[in-house]
Amino acid sequence: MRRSRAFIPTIKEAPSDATLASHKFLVRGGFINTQGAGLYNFLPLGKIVLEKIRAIVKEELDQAGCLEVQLSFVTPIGLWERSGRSNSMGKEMLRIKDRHDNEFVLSPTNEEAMVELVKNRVTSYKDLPLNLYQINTKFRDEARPRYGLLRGREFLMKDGYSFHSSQEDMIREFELMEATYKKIFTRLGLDFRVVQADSGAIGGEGSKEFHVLANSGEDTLVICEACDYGANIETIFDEEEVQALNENSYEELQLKKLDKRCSCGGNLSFKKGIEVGHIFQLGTKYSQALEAYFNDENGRAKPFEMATFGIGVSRLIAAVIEQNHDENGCKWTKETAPFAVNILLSNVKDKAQVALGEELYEKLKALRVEVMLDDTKERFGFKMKDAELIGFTYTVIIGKELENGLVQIYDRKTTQNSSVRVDEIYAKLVELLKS
RNA sequence: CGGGGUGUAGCUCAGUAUGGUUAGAGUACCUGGUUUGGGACCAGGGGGCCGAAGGUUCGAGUCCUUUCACCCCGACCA
Repeated sequence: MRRSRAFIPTIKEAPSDATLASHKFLVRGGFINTQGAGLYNFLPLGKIVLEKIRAIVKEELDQAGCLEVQLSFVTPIGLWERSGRSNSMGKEMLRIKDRHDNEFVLSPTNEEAMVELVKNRVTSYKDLPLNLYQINTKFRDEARPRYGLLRGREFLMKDGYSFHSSQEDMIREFELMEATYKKIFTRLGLDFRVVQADSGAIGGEGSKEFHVLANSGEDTLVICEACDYGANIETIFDEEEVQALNENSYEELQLKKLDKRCSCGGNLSFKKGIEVGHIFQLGTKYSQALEAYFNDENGRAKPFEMATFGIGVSRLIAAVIEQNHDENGCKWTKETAPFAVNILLSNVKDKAQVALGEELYEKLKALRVEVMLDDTKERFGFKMKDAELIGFTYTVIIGKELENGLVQIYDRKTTQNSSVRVDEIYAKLVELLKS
């Protein structure tokens, strides 16, 4: 893509309400813009990143045998009345009426719809297990949306639901999904932890959350420094203690912390996390409530054993930035960067610079490398600041050193410049992109 | 949902206390020129129903009423 033809409205000043790095840089970098409270538009750059994350999620789930579907976003109120959630979810569900005065809900989640879909279509144990998922818009009318993409009202979420003939098989799938989620977050380049979460009536290890470790996270976790044990503090401490921890007044809880040394003997410590995934053993809660049965080997009707799996796709965009940025802007991870290479022409009036830039641009495009050619008339400093803000993995600087047969590669992660001879730049880039 | 606050140019904000020429600055944008390795400089220019509706007044960005939107703290958040 040529920068001169792109729609990337970067701005120097952050919106006044943005407190988090991800919110500031995503708006300043022209990835998203605010449409209303908790509502965001995705501009070309934001859309590219969103689709990259979506693709990775889909690829890994499909590898694990999950099947993608897409349920309607607008759902009749009756669906929610049958499960009782029309009342229990209250104002979080946005209700609308059509021209006939019939009431509808913008889906905040899809357990009911998914059970209805499977009910009476899957009727035999022979057709189980089944794991269906979708990556679709959700709407939750939060009392107080904030933190940019981290807590919006409309957001993109992957929600999956599995159906089984036995609890053992459901637990097998649950473990498979835990492993799959780890693959997904690892591919995205995130530093994350799997922690035990509050599992309510189900008990045991029926609920696990995936948290990206970042100081701006809304949840507090206890994690072991030696093994991979971790838990949301909601599962360990009572309400008052959770409150104290969330207010960062850790001191008086240090004693308790020592008492609760990890079973492996390692030290436990507190960390902040952003919840980006949640897997949950549902059992027969929804299948029973919605009378969704299958016939077992003996021809007896039994409710499906179910589990549910969620990933906050649009929230992940913000999580990547919360964990990977500096004072100048975004540092996308390898798999999330909207463009791998940015070719910066220091002075577009210099014909030699333009010629080399164009040549390199065409060669990289031929290799299907995601490459941006900054062919705008701006000055060097302006273009560098823009490149850092947007967060291209590598920026090739074609400038005054060209006279000496040199160009520079700026590595966004390390912020280091290194000189490369012009006749070696292409090979060098190919090598960098491979690793 | 409780408490507090803000709506004026694309963005960040003055101006409102005490009503009074043609509503301002910075930045962004357009034109011309200079400049070209870290968000340049000079000159000129376009852009506002001062959130909306009603009211008081000779006169309202400023006062009154209503309303909408947005933000902050808290509660809530499978």
